[in-house]
Amino acid sequence: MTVSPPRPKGPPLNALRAFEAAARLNGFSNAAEELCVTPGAIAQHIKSLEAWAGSDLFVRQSQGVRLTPLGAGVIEDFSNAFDKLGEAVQNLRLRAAPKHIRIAALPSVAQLWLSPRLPEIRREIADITVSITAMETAPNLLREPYDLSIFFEDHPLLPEGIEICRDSIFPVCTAELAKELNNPSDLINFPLIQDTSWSEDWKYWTEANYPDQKIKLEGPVFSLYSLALEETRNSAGILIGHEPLVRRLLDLGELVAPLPGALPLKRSLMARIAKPATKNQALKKIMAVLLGSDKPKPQA
Amino acid sequence: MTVSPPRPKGPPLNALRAFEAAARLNGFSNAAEELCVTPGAIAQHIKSLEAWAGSDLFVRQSQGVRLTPLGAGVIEDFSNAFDKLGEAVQNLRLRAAPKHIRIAALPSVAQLWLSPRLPEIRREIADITVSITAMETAPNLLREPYDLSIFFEDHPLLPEGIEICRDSIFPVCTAELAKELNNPSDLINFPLIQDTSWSEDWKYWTEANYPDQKIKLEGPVFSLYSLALEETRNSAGILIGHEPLVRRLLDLGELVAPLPGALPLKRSLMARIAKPATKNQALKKIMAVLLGSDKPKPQA
DNA sequence: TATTAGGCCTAGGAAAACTATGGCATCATA
DNA sequence: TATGATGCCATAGTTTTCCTAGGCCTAATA
Repeated sequence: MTVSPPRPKGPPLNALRAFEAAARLNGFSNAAEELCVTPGAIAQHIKSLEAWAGSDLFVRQSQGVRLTPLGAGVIEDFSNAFDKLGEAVQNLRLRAAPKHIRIAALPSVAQLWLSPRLPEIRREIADITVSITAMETAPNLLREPYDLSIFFEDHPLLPEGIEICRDSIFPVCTAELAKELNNPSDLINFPLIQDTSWSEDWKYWTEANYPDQKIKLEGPVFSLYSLALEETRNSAGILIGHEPLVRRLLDLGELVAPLPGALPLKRSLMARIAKPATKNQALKKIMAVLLGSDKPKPQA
Repeated sequence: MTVSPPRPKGPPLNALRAFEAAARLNGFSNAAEELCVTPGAIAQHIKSLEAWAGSDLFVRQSQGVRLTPLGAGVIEDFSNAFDKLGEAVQNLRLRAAPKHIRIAALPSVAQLWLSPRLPEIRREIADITVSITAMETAPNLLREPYDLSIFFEDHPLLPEGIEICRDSIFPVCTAELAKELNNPSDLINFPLIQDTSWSEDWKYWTEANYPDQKIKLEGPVFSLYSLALEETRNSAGILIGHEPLVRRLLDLGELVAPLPGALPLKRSLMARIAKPATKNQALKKIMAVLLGSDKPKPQA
């Protein structure tokens, strides 16, 4: 029954954002990563918010946290509110610089698929700036400042996003090596190059095409697909190639596909457009170029 | 056409809030007041946001600011987003402490109308805490941490909020002074007490009831109605009384209304409930007490 | 029994936010 | 034409907030 003089303040906005991220991503560490801070910072924000509210939002367990009923009861509102806010920010950014389009893509996609298409974009669309940011995981387009994301995505039950092209895998190497590679059993004689993030590729491909064939699934491993590709061009071995990423070198004749049997994966190169960007003229043109440019030449 | 390494960050949340407030309230100074900071702080926030976006949001004029087309184009999104966020915070606060109800009211209302009703609330509703914050202007219940606001509001075209009772004005004084006050012309012999924020009251009342009567519209002025009322009880003069605020002293017999002619104003004491609080049990009971307590004894 | 993953705490330092002050331009008033 | 009031800007200095670092704890895993 107090009659307090100063207008009481709400909680700090940053604490709310930390709470929302921690709840959505299921842990302080994940939230910390998204917000580019240390987990300790998240813990402090959330503690201050809990102090403000007067009760706990998370149950701390030895490994990970769990929302309390109170936390679970309010998180949806916060997520929606921050989505709206993120959308408003996206809208502001895009309206302020409608000729500046920001694209987020997997490093390999940025370098091997997107980069070769930039000259055409520049040619087609005058007076435009395109920024490309390479990252391992797709950004949340409701929150992060990108207009377009291009990533490989496993096929969901219900299609969403814009499919650019289906992913499929098959071995590739230089013409030089291909001469000594006449049937699958010859693979045993070469280093089999692979990418860390797609370490099952060789297994999938051999199982699908030559289930009886035993193949040593060892060889150089690269964390950057473009490095793996470069090594392959240096005849360092046979790479398990992803069609959208190797097509250009095949077309140029710098690499060949020595063995038949391309394996289509339940995964595609997908584009997603931030909602406020859907009406942007520059982006529409970019999409037209990117989608038009993709006339797959089936391999195998 | 850059390929930048670190994930670019969005703008600081506090800058967004400053922008939203400045746009909504039409000026940096007003925003500063709402956010309890100096205008300079707002100016800096907005400048940083403009720097982030790369273009101006406000046109600075010698007296006041005006939104640029860009600013005008995005402000609605921001306002909606912050409304949502405010609602989420309200919801959190209320769920965290469902037995703690916060009421905002005009100082005079808090002291003269609300305060006498608190004992009944305490009696009716066990286990509850009521905080009352007195303020001159009604809080934005979507943003500020109150569950209920009680203020005088002029009648709008379309009714909104919950009407507690109509405001009407008429002179009041002690029985002692009333003896010497038998007709309106006697008013000239007494100091006419008034409140700063309702400085037209005496004029309205005399014009409505005794248009031919000339009255000296001068006398002690108080910025707190409860002070004016206290002085009236000390027989310092005649107060132009607001029915909801003086009724109790009339009922107690400590003051009387010496002259006929209560003037109903196009204004009522109105309650407003924050949206997340509408479902709160404690608040429902409080509203029942407050509305039930008001059985006006018409004066004349 | 190590190891790891995830979170907590505290101290100290970095960054952000805010205040204070002086200045300028416009408008209304005297 | 002074004069004051309003409203914003710029800068410097201060306060507050935020963040990191590093040590500690617990439970699950190998």
